[in-house]
Amino acid sequence: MQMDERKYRILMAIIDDYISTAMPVGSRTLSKKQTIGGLSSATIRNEMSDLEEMGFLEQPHTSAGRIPSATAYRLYVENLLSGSHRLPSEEAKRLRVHFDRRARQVEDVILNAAQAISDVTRYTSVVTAPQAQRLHIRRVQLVPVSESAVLLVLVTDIGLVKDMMLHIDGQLTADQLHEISNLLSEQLAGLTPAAVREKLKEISETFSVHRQVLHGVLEAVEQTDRPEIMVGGRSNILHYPEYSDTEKARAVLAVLETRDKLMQLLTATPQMAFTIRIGNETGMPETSECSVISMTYRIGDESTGTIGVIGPTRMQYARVIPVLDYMGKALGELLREPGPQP
Amino acid sequence: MQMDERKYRILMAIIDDYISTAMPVGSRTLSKKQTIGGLSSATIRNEMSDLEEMGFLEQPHTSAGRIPSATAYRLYVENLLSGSHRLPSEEAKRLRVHFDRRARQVEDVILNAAQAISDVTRYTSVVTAPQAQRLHIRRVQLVPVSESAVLLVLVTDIGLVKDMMLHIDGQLTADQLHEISNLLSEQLAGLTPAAVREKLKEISETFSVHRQVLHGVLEAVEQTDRPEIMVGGRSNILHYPEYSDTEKARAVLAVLETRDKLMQLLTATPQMAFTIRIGNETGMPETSECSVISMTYRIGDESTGTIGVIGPTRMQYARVIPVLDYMGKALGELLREPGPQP
DNA sequence: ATTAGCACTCAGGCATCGAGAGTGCTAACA
DNA sequence: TGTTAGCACTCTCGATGCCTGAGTGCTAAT
Repeated sequence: MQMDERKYRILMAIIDDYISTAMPVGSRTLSKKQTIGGLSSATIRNEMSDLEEMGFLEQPHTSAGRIPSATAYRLYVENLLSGSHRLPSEEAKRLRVHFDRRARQVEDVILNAAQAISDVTRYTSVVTAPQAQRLHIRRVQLVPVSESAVLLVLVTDIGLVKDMMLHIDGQLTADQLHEISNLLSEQLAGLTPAAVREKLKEISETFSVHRQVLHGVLEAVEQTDRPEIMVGGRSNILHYPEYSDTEKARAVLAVLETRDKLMQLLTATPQMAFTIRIGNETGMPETSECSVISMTYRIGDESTGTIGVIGPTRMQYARVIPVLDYMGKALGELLREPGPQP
Repeated sequence: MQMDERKYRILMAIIDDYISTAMPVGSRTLSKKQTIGGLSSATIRNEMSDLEEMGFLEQPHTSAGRIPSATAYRLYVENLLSGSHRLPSEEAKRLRVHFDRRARQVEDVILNAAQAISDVTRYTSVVTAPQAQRLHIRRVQLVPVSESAVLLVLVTDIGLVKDMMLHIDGQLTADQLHEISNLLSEQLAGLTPAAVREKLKEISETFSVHRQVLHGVLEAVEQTDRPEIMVGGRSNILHYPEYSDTEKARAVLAVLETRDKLMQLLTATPQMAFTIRIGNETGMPETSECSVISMTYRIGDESTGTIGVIGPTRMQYARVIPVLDYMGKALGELLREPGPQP
């Protein structure tokens, strides 16, 4: 059997219909649509039957309409991806409303982005904070807090901030801490995590810096590998009839609460614009009836983060992709300059 | 009609039964329990009928059993609160497992706490970061980041850290920033938010500090009023049959996504150990079938946060209260000393 | 005051039935 | 040879009715 132009058109029409109604699509319904162009229901039935044999359609039971298979969605999105991802300016406006110009912390920006995406798409969205591909420390600062406590602040090139409270033996004055800060900043500027480890060893031999401080720096550096993740619109998942079974919904929500699983869902192939996982491709039983669209956003050449949307397999791929595309670019720009724009 | 000892015992037995089964309780079921002590079902029926008249019981329909009314729960919890809140040591152990000794940021501690509570209780839990009753700034630090960007770090007495990226006109060296940091820290130490505002005005006249920095400090101070909120176990809500209607579940989950509503639910009367809101007492239509137990935890005398649990009205109050009690104390201690314990 | 007994009510499970939507197949048609 | 009309068949879904079990309220007896 061969896929011809007409079969393809019919398949796409079925997918479109099913995405918006969540109801099996019948031949008569389809024949009435003008997109197909005056084919009788009988003809369509024949074509559908072929498409089913080819693995693109499924029948929940005899005498129901057909629903698209995962393979069909695959074909569908493959086609979408080859097109343009222009976001209608109206939607763009709606997205922009969510940006808080005054956001002064990366986390705020990330959270806003997640909420914006989920508000506009009505799906659940996930956004990770940017992660440097190669770490560049811009500044290490020790802040005096109390007799025995010191706050360690680490700022990276992309403006990512990690702070960590440290306990140290013996009191240090603000000025001493400042000096150490300058020393560490100078020594560690622009190093990779592995290099930092080496350098710290070296420093501990050459200079007298508190052991706890060096430990702290190392830990903070390592934490840069675990970027913050924000989830928006968790409740959206419950909008869709495929999750009217609470147990299914619970399982999906539970995934969203587990950092590791969430990361697993999100991992995007960085060289590709979009990674789309449909149904079982998500690799987790809990999400076998979900699709995940994720994409890598870039800040300069040095660091990347991920944004994604999770929803039922019959997701409105065509709407979500431009939203992510737009948002990814917006995030890249917004985060390029650390801090708020004037 | 008067509430006598027997009526009360029967009412409590009904509540206990309903809490664990979520099914209307009938007279025969009840008469078989030994807690009631060999009363015939007929007698119990009479008593139940009285209790219904008094407003403590409700009948979903004739010939169903009775379910407790909000008033009944009120009575029930009032009684609970007067007792002791000892947590069985076994549960305490389960809670403790969740504490990460290495947590070095207030937010981590808070998040762990929320997850611990929801894991142990199987309800959704909410924990706010501590909020100073009177703000005490311990240190203001400006960290050089780039030519035009400076990171402002604010540390309060209780080790709460706020950081904020600022853009400033004109470059400042690390040393200059350090000096300004010292100046600001000295001037602002131990002031209330109102006083900070005054003082900043004064400083801007006396010393030459960048306008943007002063603005930033003010904003950071004001943000201390909006403590971080962490939610744990959102998916737990879907365990309970009262939310097998997805729309109801969605509404509750949506509340958990709205900071303001969440705050409204949580506001606890600080002088009381526990605040319990049952059904409509939550003051929101979305949560009219929920109960919220919240409690204020204290860190020293100066600052307080809130921990709470949200679940169906037939919540296992007797189990949740000791958990919160324990957790509140644990948090108070854990957060007393800024930073990790040695 | 308590209880046994009885009539009554109602939700929920189960089978039945008809309507509606949809299919597959065949035969006629262009 | 591809398309279509027609028809028999299948299956779901909602409505209907029946039955059972759980539960109640009331009354009369203890």
